[in-house]
Amino acid sequence: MKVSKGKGPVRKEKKEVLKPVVEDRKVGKRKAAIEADKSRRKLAKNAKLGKKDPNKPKRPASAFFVFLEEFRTIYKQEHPNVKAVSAVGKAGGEKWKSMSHAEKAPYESKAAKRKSEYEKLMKAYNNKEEDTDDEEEEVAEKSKPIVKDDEEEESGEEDDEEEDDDDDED
DNA sequence: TTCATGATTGTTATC
DNA sequence: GATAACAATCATGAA
Repeated sequence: MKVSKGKGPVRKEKKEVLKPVVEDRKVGKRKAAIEADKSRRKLAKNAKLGKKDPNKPKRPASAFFVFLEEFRTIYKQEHPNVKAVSAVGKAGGEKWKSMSHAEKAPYESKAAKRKSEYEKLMKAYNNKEEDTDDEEEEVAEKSKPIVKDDEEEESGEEDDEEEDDDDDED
């Protein structure tokens, strides 16, 4: 099931703005991409605030991000004065590009592991969502004979699940 | 005090 | 298939 979780309308709006961005990225015009990224993040955050899904599993780190985690600590040691995350990202990106496939392999396998975990979590998450949906439907059904006609519209937008933040990886 | 920003690449989700 | 969105990080500045 493809659910447009809040992204739908937002994305459409952004699509026009961001369309050239990816091209720019391909061509190498980072600046344009960065500027567009800004607005993206803004909107993304707004979307988050508008409809936050605390239960939704976070995306797994890609191989590059796994590498970056490690790279950051090394970079910090080598450059204790450099605190800008942008510098680390830049350096990490350059290094990543210079690495051979063999060097990337361990990070890729780690990323794959995280990915499979993510898929598991997503399955559970989706099941939960369906459950919630069912429950809501049931509630709605039950409410039907009770509710005459006026209040039929807005029945039961209750989230019975409080967030149990529990995404701890080992 | 709270929140956005910057910089990177890869992957997922959506259309 | 194309493209938008997001994943981590954290000092810093702005509101």
